Amino acid sequence: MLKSSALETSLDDGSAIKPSARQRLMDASEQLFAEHGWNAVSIRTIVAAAGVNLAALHYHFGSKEQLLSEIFTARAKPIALERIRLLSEIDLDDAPSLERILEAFLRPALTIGSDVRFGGRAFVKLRARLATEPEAVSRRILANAFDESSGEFLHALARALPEIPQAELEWRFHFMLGTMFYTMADAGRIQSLTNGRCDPGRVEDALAHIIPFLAAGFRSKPELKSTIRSRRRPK
Amino acid sequence: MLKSSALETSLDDGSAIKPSARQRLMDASEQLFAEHGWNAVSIRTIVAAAGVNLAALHYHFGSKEQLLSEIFTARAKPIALERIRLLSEIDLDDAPSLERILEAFLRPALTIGSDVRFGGRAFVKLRARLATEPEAVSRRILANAFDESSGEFLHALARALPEIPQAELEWRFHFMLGTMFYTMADAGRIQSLTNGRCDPGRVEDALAHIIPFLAAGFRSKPELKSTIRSRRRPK
DNA sequence: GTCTATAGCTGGATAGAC
DNA sequence: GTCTATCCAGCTATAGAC
Repeated sequence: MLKSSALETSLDDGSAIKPSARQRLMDASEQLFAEHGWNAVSIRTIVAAAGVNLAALHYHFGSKEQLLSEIFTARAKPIALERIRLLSEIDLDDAPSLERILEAFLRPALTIGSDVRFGGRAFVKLRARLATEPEAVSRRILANAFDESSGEFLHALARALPEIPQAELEWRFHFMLGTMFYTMADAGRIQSLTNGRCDPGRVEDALAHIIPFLAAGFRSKPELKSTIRSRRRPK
Repeated sequence: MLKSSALETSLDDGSAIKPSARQRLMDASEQLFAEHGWNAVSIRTIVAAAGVNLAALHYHFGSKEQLLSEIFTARAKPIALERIRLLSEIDLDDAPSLERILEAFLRPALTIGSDVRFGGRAFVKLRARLATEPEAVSRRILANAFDESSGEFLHALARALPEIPQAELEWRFHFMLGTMFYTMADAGRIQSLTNGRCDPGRVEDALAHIIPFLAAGFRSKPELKSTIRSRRRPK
């Protein structure tokens, strides 16, 4: 039986390496989880895609859940670090730029791994999937990875927008997460509605549109919301 | 063995009815799918929650997938109809109100079923889950149910915002979907970041915040995006 | 129409040879 | 560390009594 060599990858210097079984498993499962979701992918599918044996997965990772967890922590840390790095370049005390803060938050999340040959984009999708799952496991993993940097950004936004009440800012942060995750998920909805004209998969395009949109939302004065008439009595 | 009567529901007139097995199955599965996702819930769990037999599910629905499909079509149509109804109340030719259009789109999606005793909120979550799944089946179901009304709203937005280019409008519509779905998913992320102060589950609160936020984003002049500097060369 | 029983698979995980 | 062979729990779906 021929072993799969489809997962070999070539580096910038032109040399070709055969990734370790462990690495091939992480790459293949990241891809598959992103595409089909956590529960929909069996480890048998994963080992077939990685060209390794069933037992190898358990040897290297112990369990399917542990595999997901290791993928996630490996990818999440660079994102959080890059966010903090970009944020630190912005002087918050002196005319902080809302747009720059938003870009520091969004760009690492959207672009991470886009310059590696295999599996890069997959993690972006995978993370978006996990973010909308109310399941406890995925939620805990996410919280551990991103709570700290998110807290710092909420703080930075408060400095950049001193006139916006904290509660309002938290709602808007939530809305930002929604637009970010939905863009990352690349669920294909807007492509089908616009015959492909609008494509969230084009990252630079997405960033160029999302930042002004969110900035305007963040800056809007809360008083304006009195124009909304409640059509049903709140319960 | 005692049959479960926990799913009985009482109507406004005070009478108590025992829903049919078919209805109990739909209610229970809607709830469970929303909470744990499509693949994570077995039909054994569903029938146990509904207090019926395993075979009853297949008798009434034929298959698990058909059950999901029936739940979805039953709930989606009222949402689309209510959207269109609210939209028709707005005179688009004469000073169309952006906020009213947004409310007509968002309110039915967020509140549908909130006035029934059981299972109402569940569908909101379920729909948000399906919306972020790239899986073909869920995508097709969603497209069939909502493509038409979404198209009408894109058109209405174009009328209300004649100075915004169509391509820009499509991006912003995509961003609106993201904030809407993430609010509907109620993934708990913002609650944990803010110690529960911000809660997307409070629908009227959510609407009061989301509409001004989105309206500001929709109205912002596209020229402003030149303030964003691309930090990496587009590929 | 409602139930019990079970067929027929596929899932994650492991034992033990090499 | 890598493989084959296998365990067995859990799944969807159906057959057939009542």
